[in-house]
Amino acid sequence: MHHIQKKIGSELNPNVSVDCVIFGFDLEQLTVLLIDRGEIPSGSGPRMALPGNLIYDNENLDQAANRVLAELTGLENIYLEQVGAFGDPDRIHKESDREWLKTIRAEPEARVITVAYFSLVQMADYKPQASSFAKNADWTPVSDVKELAFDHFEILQEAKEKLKQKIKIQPIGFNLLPEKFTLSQLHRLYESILDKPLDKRNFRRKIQKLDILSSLREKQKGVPHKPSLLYEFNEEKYQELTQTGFDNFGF
Amino acid sequence: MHHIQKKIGSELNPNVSVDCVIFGFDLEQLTVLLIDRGEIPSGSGPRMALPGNLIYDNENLDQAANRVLAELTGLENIYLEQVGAFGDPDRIHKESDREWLKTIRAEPEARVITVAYFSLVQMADYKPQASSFAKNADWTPVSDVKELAFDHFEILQEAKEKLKQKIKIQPIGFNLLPEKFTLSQLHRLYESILDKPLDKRNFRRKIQKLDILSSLREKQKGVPHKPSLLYEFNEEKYQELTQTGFDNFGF
DNA sequence: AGAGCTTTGTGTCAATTTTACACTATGCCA
DNA sequence: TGGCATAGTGTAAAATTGACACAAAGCTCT
Repeated sequence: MHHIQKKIGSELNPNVSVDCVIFGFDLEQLTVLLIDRGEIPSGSGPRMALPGNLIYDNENLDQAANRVLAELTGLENIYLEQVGAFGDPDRIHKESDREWLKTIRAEPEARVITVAYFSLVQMADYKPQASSFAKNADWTPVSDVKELAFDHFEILQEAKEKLKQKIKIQPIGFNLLPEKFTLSQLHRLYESILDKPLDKRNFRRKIQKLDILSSLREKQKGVPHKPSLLYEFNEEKYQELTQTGFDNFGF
Repeated sequence: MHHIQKKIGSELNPNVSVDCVIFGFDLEQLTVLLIDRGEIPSGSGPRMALPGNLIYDNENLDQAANRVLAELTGLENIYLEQVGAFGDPDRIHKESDREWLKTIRAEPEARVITVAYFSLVQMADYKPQASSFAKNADWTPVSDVKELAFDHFEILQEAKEKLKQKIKIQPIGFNLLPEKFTLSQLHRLYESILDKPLDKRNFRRKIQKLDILSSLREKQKGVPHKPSLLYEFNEEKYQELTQTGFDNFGF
């Protein structure tokens, strides 16, 4: 797999962690990468959690988030954005969470504040597998998530909200799609992020008017219906667009 | 003045602080409350900084921000919103900042991450005066700020950006104005936050169509020109508006 | 080979919103 | 009373939005 650089001469900061909300899109709905902490010894509690870890004293927050992301998925240079800091003193009120921390932290009782990030990845780039800090990791449809460890459910809600706001302003959704995609896939992506239906013709009209897509002379293959044309996101045209003071997609 | 409750049995967390970007509006332009750290002994460096302090282990981040705000201004129940977490390991690279920390912190060399908040206050509610952690505090026009201690200038920029985004979506600007205000004042407020001119007639039409202002049967007094009608923000009507799924002011 | 299934892809019209723009009214002041 | 400064007001053209339905393409099954 990948080689994660050991931080030489650096110490874990017992008071600050980062947690990553890693979004994917399975061409049907928005998904999130959760780790399974395995059987909780005493009593019950959510098994699933967001990937996260303490930061090192010599890395900045963005670096820490990238590191956690890379440690879990092996992916680098991924779209990452800060959601915010979370840190109720009673964050760790579930007995199951306390138990778990004892198994992975040197100072399990420390007051920790966590800085949450959300990232957008192309699901095809990462097939979940067990890793150092998860018995298992899996893509779960966001709408199926009902509870998570610590305050991770709240973090997920805020990350969704931030993504919603952001996608209205910048075309970051392309980070969730494969290089080549169809307008219908883009359409479903926007619907699942904004959590509301969008008229097909109006959506296509609007997205095409932006003129940030390159139409490829290529069609879908092997689908049991009329094949769709494939498109690519055109970074250069998007840059031109933003240079002219554009800041709103208006969905 | 005001009585700040002592946190009994709580400890300062040497690794986490909050900093507050306290915005005001002098009816001309957006201002920010900065503290003057006084003469820097060795060498030169920015004297001004955002108010902030370490958090206590038994308070959450919002509480810490409210506390810092109250300690500085005596104001409570103020509009506060998190900007995000900042924490480069080399945040404290200026010699002047290092010197200053030695005078106020038990562990001046600790790696600190700070959680930034912005708040909106009515300038009339607070007349700056010296306080425990500032030789002096003063309202400064935001556009005049050129440098600040630590990474505070960067924090200010992000706070401005966040305010800009937020005011497009929610009518939080009223927090910066006195109870009774004129449409021209509101107009100038929006212009100074969005940092661009807005057509007077179009602005008035749009804001009035929202129907969240109550016109008072009262005029400005003592102005050397045609006096303006005064208005109040109407909280109830705004609540009705948001209930109907409204989420965009479209400026 | 043909019928049926599934999804793609397309245009128009009405309603609404946005933009650009200039003059009169009111009250203070000298 | 004249001058100054800001308040307050309407309209027309252009752009955008929202609602809406049907033919085309390729696959599958028989």
